[in-house]
This record gives sequence, C-alpha cells and structure tokens, in this order.
Amino acid sequence: MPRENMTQKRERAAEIERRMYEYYGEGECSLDHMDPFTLTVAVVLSAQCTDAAVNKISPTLFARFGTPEKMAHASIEEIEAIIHPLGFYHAKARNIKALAQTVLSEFGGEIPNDIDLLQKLPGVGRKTANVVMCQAFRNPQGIAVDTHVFRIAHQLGFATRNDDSPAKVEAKLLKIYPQRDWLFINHQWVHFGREFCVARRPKCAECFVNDLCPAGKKALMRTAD
DNA sequence: CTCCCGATAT
DNA sequence: ATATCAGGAG
Repeated sequence: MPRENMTQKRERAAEIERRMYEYYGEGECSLDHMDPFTLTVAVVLSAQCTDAAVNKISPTLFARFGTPEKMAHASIEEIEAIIHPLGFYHAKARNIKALAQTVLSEFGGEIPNDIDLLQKLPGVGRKTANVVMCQAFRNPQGIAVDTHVFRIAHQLGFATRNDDSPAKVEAKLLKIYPQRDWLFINHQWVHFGREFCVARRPKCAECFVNDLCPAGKKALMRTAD
C-alpha cells in the first residue's frame, strides 16, 4: 500500500474541511464570553475541565469581575470560591488575577492582539493564545491544539506516533491546512470531537468523514464482515 | 516530568 | 473504580 504524499494529504484534508464546514459552519465558540478579556479568562479556566462547567460559573465570575480593573483588585479567596467546581482552582485563581494585573500594567488594559504577548500572560500558553487570536481577533497565527485536536489529528493520520506533543501536531497541521482554514479548525474539531471522535469509543460507524479516515476505514471493515 | 484538582461519563 | 475533560507552570 503506497504511502500518502503531501499533495494527497492536503486534498484529503480539504475534503474533510469541506464536510466540517457543512456540518458545523465556522464552528461556534462553546465558551460564553463578551469580549477579548472574558474570552481569555474563560479559556484559561477551561484547562482540564469541560466548557459546560466553565459556562456554569462564568456569569457569576464576570458579573463580579468582568473587567481587568475589577479582576486585578479581586480577592483570591473570592475568585477561588466562584471557580472551585472547575478544579485546579488555586492556580487558576492566581493566574487570572495576575493576568488581569499584567494586562493593566503591561498592555494598557487591553488583551493584546499578538500571539507572543498573549503568552506572557499568566496561565496563557500556546493553545490559549491561538484560541484568542482566532476567536477574539480573527487573526490566526496558528492552530490551537487542545486535547480534541491532538486526538483527532492522530486519528485522521495527519499526525504520527512521533508527534507526541501539541507543538509537533500543530506543526504538521499548519503544513497540511491553508491559513484560511486555521480560524475554524479548532472550534469545528472540538464539536466534532465531542459528537463523533470521542476519546473513549469513537463513533466511527456514524461519522461523516469515516471514508476519509484511517481509523474510520478500519471500523467500516469490521461492520462489513 | 510532575503537579495542580473537581465534576462527569462510562 | 477510572479515564477524561478547550493546559500551563515549575
């Protein structure tokens, strides 16, 4: 069986993206937010917990501390009490308060439209910075590789076992997908990862790209015999 | 690499 | 019971 070359990989990716767009559109952001600041905070809080859990506490959090000024002067204890159900509440509370203080002291009170400056904010790494660049500023500088994108990239055969870090997976995806698609990949794949390509038991038989996916084809073989 | 850490689905 | 959930810092 001949190995898939880069041109074929890009064509397969383009067809997958076409179907993703049909199915999910541009991919709605599933984290509730009002502006770049609340989006950034929500994404920081969403680490290793569900977006539904974040959305449950964010009305309370943002009613109380919805601006950098208010968050910067909040008490850690009060923030912790609000975000406790999310887990990692100690570190997250410290991070979002320090984040707000940094926005005030370093960036004139505004979340910066800059991938490198964003990563200077406490609690903001490459993944969160990518999400903010795409969602808040429509200025994609990369593809946010979260747990869903990481898993799906491997399932689709766009990343190999050697690509064992989000950075390596992102590098592979950036070569395969044109920049025009970078805006939508993360959100579309997050929805796709929840509905079909779930971590525990992927629903390959029902998946709308199973004919374009190595893992999906294997699953189809089994139902055929 | 380990630690941070509660809620939920299976 | 345990794997997993929009990761990042030390």
